[in-house]
Parts: sequence; structure tokens; C-alpha cells
Amino acid sequence: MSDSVRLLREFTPEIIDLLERRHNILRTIKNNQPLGRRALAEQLGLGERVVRGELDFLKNRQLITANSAGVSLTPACEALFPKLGLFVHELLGLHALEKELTAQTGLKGVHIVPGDTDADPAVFQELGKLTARFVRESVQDDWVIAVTGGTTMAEMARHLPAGAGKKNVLVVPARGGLGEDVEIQANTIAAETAHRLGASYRLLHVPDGLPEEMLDRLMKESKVQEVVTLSRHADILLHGIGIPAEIVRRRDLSWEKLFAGTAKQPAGEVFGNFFAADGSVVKTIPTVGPPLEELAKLDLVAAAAGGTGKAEAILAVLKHGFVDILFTDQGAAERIRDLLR
Amino acid sequence: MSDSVRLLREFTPEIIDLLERRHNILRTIKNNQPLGRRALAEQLGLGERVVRGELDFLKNRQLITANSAGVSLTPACEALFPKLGLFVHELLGLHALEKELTAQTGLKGVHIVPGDTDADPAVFQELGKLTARFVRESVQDDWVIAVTGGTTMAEMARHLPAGAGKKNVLVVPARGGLGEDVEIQANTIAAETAHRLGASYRLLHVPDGLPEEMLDRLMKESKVQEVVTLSRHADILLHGIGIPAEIVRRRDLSWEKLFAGTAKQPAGEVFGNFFAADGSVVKTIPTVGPPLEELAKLDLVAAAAGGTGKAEAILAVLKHGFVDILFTDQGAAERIRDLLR
DNA sequence: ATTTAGTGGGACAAAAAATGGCCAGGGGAG
DNA sequence: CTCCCCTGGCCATTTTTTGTCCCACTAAAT
Repeated sequence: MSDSVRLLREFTPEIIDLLERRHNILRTIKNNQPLGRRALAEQLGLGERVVRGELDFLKNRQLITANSAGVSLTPACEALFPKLGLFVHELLGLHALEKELTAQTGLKGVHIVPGDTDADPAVFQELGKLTARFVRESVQDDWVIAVTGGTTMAEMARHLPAGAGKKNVLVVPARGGLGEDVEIQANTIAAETAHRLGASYRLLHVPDGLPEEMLDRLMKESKVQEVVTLSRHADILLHGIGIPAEIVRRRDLSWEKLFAGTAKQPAGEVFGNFFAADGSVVKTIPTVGPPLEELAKLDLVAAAAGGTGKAEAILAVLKHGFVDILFTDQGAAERIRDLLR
Repeated sequence: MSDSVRLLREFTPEIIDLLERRHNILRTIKNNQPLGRRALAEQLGLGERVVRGELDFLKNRQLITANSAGVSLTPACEALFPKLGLFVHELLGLHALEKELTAQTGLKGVHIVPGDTDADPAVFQELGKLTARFVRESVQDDWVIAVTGGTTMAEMARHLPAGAGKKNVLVVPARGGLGEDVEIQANTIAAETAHRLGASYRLLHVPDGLPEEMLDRLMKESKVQEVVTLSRHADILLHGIGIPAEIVRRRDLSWEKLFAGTAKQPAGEVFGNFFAADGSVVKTIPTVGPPLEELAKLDLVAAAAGGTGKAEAILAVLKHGFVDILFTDQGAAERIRDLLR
């Protein structure tokens, strides 16, 4: 396998784009079948006619069938698809890239999904799926899972395969609400994750923007205390990574006020902690929950974030050193590699 | 490897042609370097501009270098080339085709070279090389090698890697001269083969077109007798396969006279024996040497012939059943497969 | 010293292929 | 029924590929 990949990359690099495109198309069809040509083109960001050409090709090869509802994969294609995925992964050099980043960053593992979240929303779903699959496979009996908010975590939760899993699993939010939309709050995600895993969950009902003294008092409240203690000893921590500028914009904050007096510019964020490009913490938004230092001590910390534009944020967070496993996409991974060089 | 080949053949058949073309180009360069763009185009039967495009590509990839004398392979490319050959072989489905033909014909082995001798003379050279390599690797100490005439055998002999090999090897012509040009007479080929292998040889100096009684007398002559006896017990018999119509034309014979009274049409020929499509012998041109039945008993009979147009001839000969191993090209092999279906 | 046969690279028009965009006909869901 | 989205046909346009020159140059042969 590896030999042929090297030969192909060396002698016919054209095939990489081509096969990736076809794989993309097939994946999108697989996830939405039956699906029409136009919807497909829009989702993939390709011209309608281009997609059509590919569909004609795939039809000739009996890899898809078309009826009035749209196109669908044939069973033969469906059977081949997983292998195709692995092959594309290798052909894109993602396997090599994973290894390189693992070595360069000192992480325990890096997992990369093809494509770029910023360019194709479907890649975002794939990232969610990959992370979800990892969660499913990692969790053991009696585990406590701590999760944060954010769109990536929400996507992860959405793609968790439902069904009863391990016994006595508990999901808790790693931090209180931070003023996000309810769909991407840690609470909501903890609940959905627990639901899909057939696990139980606890919530942290703490409104955002409270004065510090109020937070201190809340921290002592028994229910809150219990959840905080739980997340302090979680068996796994799952979190997304935010871009400071986006967070400021989304929550309608003022960059100047928030980062007044900070020497370094913030580049990345994880549950309310802002990191500079060198990995140092430049600012922390106060909220209930264990402090960063506590969470950093956990045995298994998994970060999920993708998109070329998030590369700097991801790298800043990685530099702080508490992340063990990273799930990302090709766009971010390649950018990170370039930044590291 | 096999997995990726199946995926490529299924999802991106375009690259098969592309990679084969590039492999062809590189092979031609390798065999003739330094070589110019125009000569290359002519030899490959491609447009000058097309070749140029490929050369530009290969130059960008640092697989070839260009100077005033022409283009040459870079060491890196030279190192990769054997692997590329194997990969192309698989990608073209030749491995599968070899297996299929082996099974269908009951031969001990079939070996196929990419391309079509009829379309590209360089393929003919490759066929010669492949056969020559086999001879080199097969021959053991004290062996007697019997060879026939024909262009394919001549090509084989030309590409035998020179240098001392096994001890006490002897090369003999399987039949007397049959009126061919001297370059492709069995005698000449036996001599060259022996020369390249560092072996000794015997010749059969028998002019063609002698009356039968004369032949009988010659057969009893001691020198002739000796060579005939040797070839009768040869350890390996190498032969080409001829097309009856071509032989008639080349030797300026009359089809009507030659095949008068034969029930079936001749389709293939081996050292003077003409075979019908069903494998039966329809005619034998008298000459000195062991009869066909004797040669058919040999342990190792290897036939070499290529080109789409020779498929019928090859198949006719195979049907007779004395061939053990066949060396051919993609063009003939695919045609034979189609004929068998 | 000069001719000659080969080289790579530039340039450009013609041919072919890819693409963008629109429309007609049709089946299924609301 | 009506509406929406589907496929497949169609065509003008753009982009790429291809065929065919020419040119300056080099190395070998004369």
C-alpha cells in the first residue's frame, strides 16, 4: 500500500485531487442519499456541471444509481467505501502528517480528517464523527467524562452513535455556562452526550457574567460543588478550541476591555482560558469549575478543532502542553505543520 | 498493494492510461538516454507536443534532467523505476491476466509485458528482455538449450545480459535453416545466445529447399546427426511463433501451393509446423532436425511472441499442447483472453 | 573551419474538453 | 392539485490540450 502511494504521489499527483474529489462526492452522497445534483454541488462548493460530470462517470461505473429522488450509492460502492477512505487518507499524506505532528508536538496522538472545515462544512461533520468514534471506543465502565461547549463539541455529540454502552458512565460539563447559545453550551452537550451513550449526567446551572464574589459563593453550594469535584477527577476531558477574536465577536465583548493590560496577544482559547502563541495564559474569564491547572493534570485530554483559520489557535493551546490527543482536519494540520517549520 | 490497485481501477481508471504513458516515456528514456523530445515522440507514437508536456511535468518533479544532448533520468527516478514497473504491471491488470490465461490454457506459466508490439516497437524489445531474463535465470550447469529462428528469438538473444554464467552450457539450433535472413536464422541466434551466455554452440548448416531424399542423406551425416541428437534431448526449447500469411509473404512462397489439400486453414507456425486454430498440424515444411513429436516431449518448452495480430497464431500453437511457458505482450494476451471467452 | 543533425524552448492557431447556465419533463410530498 | 426538487438535454463560453512551426544553440562529423 505504502509503496503504491509513494509512486502515485511521485508520478501522478493529479490523481490525488481527482480521487479526493470523488471520495468527497461519494461521502456526501452516502451521508445524504438520496441527494440531487444541485444540492450536492452547493454543499461541495463545486460547479453544478463539474459535479454532473463526475456523477455521469460514477453512474457508468455502476457506483451510484439515479432515480427521481436523486443519486444513491450502490451496495458495491457502499462496500468499497471504507477502503476508499483509508486509501485517500494515505494518498493525501495524512498518515505521514499525523506522524510528523505527533513527533513535533509531543502529543500522544494526532488524528486528521481530509479536507478543510473552513471550505466545506461537511468536513466539520467528519471531524465530529471521528471524535465521537474515539469517545465511544475509549470510554470504560464507571468513567466520568468532562466536556466543554463550542460548535465542535456539539458536532461531536450529534454524531455519537446512539445505543447503550458501558455501565455507570457519567458526563459532566467542565465549566459553567459562558454565555453561548444554548445548543453549544457545555450543559447541553453534556446532556446530549450522556443521552447518546446511555449514561447519566450532571449540569452546572450558572448564569454568565456574575461578579466574582457571587461565583465564590456558588462554588460552595453543594450541587455545584459536587459537579466541580467530579470534573476535577474526570477520566477523560473533551474540549474544543476557540479563536479569541471570534469569541469576542460572538459574545459581543470588547477586545480592548477584555485584554487590557495583557502583554501578549491571545491566539487560542479553551473553556475561558486565553493562550498566547507561545502557550502562556494571558487571560481567564472567571466561571465555576476547576481551574485550568487541575484539568491539565487529567490523564486523558482530547482536543477537537478544525479549519485552516483555527491553526494558530490550536497551536497556541498545544504549546501549553495539557492536550494529549488532537482531532483536526487537513486544513488546520497542514497549516500547523507549516507554522512549526 | 492489491487493494489500492482495485480501488484505483474502480474509482480512477483515468490514471491507468496516464501512469502507463509516463512509464512508457521513462522506460524509453532509460533505454536511450540521453534522448530528445522529437525522437521520443516518434518512437512512442505520440504527438511531439504531448511528449513535451509530459517532459515538462517530469522535469518539474525532478524525475528527469535536460541538457543539450537530450533528457535523462535522475538517479532518484532510476531508483524508483523498477517499482514503478511492477506497479504498472499490476495496475494494468496484467497479473490477473497472467493468472487467467494460465488457468484457461493449462500452461505452467504466462508472462506478460505491458503494451502492444504491433503499436510500439519498444514493447518488442521489452518482450525480448523479459524472455532473455528468464533464460538467464533458468539455465543450469551442463544444460543444452535448443533455439529456433525468428525476430522474437533474435530480440531475445540481443537482450541477453552478457557475461559468464553456468558451466558447460551448449546451445543448438532446433531446426535447420528455413530460408530466413541470416540475422533471424536459428543458427545465428544459437551462436549469439551462446556467445552472450559464455556457452558453446553447434550449427546446422543445411540450405533450404532441398529435395527430401537429400535431407534424409544429410540427416545421416555425422555432424548433423550429432546436433539433431543433442536438440532431441535439450533441457530447454525456446521458440517464437509465426503467422502463416507472413511467412508465406516473407519467403515468397505460394499459399495455394503450400496448403493445397489441407482441410483446415493454418493459423500459427512453429519451426516449420503449421497449426490450425484447433491446434492440429495441417502442414510441415521438411527440414533437418527432430520431428515435432520429439520436441514436444521436452520438459521445458518456452514460447515468446507478441502483438495483437499474433494472438490467433499463438492460441493455435498453445492448443497443440506442447508449450509450457508463454512470454507475450498485453496486446496479444488480451486478444487471446477474448478469443477464449 | 564548417556543415549537419540533433537538442530544448518559445510562440500561436486550431481542436478538443471542461465548464457555466438554462430549460423541459417528471415523480413524490404536502 | 400544486410545488419542489430531481434528472437529462442542450448550447455558448472558457479553458486546456494538441499540432506545427521557428529559433538559437551544441556537439560531433566532415
